[in-house]
Amino acid sequence: MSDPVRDHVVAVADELFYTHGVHVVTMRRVRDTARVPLKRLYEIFPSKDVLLAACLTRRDLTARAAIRQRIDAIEDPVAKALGPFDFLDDWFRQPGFHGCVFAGAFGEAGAAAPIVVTAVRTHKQALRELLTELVAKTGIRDVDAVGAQLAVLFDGAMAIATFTGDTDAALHARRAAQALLDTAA
Amino acid sequence: MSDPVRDHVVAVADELFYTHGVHVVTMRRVRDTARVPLKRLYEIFPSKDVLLAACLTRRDLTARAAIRQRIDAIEDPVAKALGPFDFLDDWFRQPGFHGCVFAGAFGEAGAAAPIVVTAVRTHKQALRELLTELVAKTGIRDVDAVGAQLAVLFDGAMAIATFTGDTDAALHARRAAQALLDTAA
DNA sequence: TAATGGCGAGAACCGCGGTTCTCAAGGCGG
DNA sequence: CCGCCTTGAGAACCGCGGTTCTCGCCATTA
Repeated sequence: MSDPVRDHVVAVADELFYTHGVHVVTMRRVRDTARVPLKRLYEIFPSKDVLLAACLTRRDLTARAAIRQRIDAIEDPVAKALGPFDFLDDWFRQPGFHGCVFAGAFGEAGAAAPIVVTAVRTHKQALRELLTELVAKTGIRDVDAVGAQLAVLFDGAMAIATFTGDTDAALHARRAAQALLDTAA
Repeated sequence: MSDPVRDHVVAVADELFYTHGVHVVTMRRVRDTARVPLKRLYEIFPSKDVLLAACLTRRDLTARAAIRQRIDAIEDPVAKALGPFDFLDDWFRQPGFHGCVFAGAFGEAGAAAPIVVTAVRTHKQALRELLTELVAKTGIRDVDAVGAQLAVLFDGAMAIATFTGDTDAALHARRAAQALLDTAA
C-alpha cells in the first residue's frame, strides 16, 4: 500500500502548493521538483485535483499532529485548550507563512472539485473535534457549544492572518478563548 | 465621473462572481449578461482583475450598508453590537448563499493580483472598524481589543459557513460575542 | 547477440479564456 | 449623396497548463 514514490510526490507537491499557491504550481513544476516523470505522476494521480486532495489530507494530518505535539506537555486543562492558539501564533510569525492552504485550495477549486471540498471539510471538522475534546477535559458545561466557539475563533484567526497578514490575529483569538473558558467554567 | 455603463457592468459582474465564483465567470459571460461588447468592457476595465476589484469594492459598500441597515433600529448598545452576527445568520440561511466572495477571490487571485488583495484587506479592515465602533458605544473598556475579538468571530463564522456549509456558524459566533461583551462590561 | 518490454524525458495535443483585431452597419456633418 | 467616425458583434490571436503520446535507452533474457 505505501508507495515511497507516491509519498515523495505528495510531500513535494504539498510543500510547493503551500509555498507558492495551488494556482501557480503546475504539474510540470511538480515533475521537475519531485524528479518524477509526468507519465508516472498521472499513473499515481489521475488528475491534479486528486493530487491536491492527497496533499490536503497529508497537511491535515501533519497540522493536527503539530498542534498535539505543541500542547502535549501542558498539564492545566484550560492552558491546554488555549494551546492551539499559541500554535497559531507561532505559525503566523514564521517567516514563510503564506496563509491557510485550505482556504486557497477552496477558493480556486470551488465547487468544481468535490474531492477538494471534501478534504477541506474533513480538515475543519477534525479541528473542531480536537478543540471540543480539549474543552471537555476542562470540565466545562456546554462542551459542544464552547468547542464550536473555539473553532470559530480558530478559523477566524486563520482567515484574518491569511487575508490581511495581521500577525496579531492569534493573540486576539486567544484572549477571546480565554474569556470564554473563564466564564463558562 | 459616474458612468452608467460602468455601474451596470460592475453590478452584473458582481452578481455573476458571487453566484458562480470568480473562476468560472469569463469575460465573455460578463459581456453576454451585461450586453456590453468586449471592446467597451476592456475600454472601461483594462483587465479582469481590475473589474474584479471594482466588484469587490462595490460589495464591500453594499455589505456594510446592509449591516448598518440591519442594526439601525436597535437601541440597546449590546444588542446593536450583536446585530452583525444576526445579519450573518440571515445571510447564511438564504437559499443562494455561496460563501464569501472575498475568500474565493483571494484564493484564486492570490499574490498575483495586488489590486484584489488590497480590496480584500480594505474590506476586512472596514468590517473591523465597524465592529469596534459598535463596541465603543457599549461603554466597554478595551474597545480595540474587544473589537478585534468580534472581528475574529465574524470572519471565523464566515470562513466556517463558506468552507463547510455549516449554517449554525453565526449562532456560535453570536453566543461567543455575547459572552465577551458581558464579561467585558 | 538480438528481441522485448519497461521506463524516463520531453514533445505534442487540446481546450480554455484573457485580450485584441476585423468588419460592417449606422448616424452625422458637409 | 458621400465620406468619416463611432460602435457593436463576433472572430481571431495567443499563451498557458492539464493531459497524452512518442521515442529512444537500457536491462533482462532466451
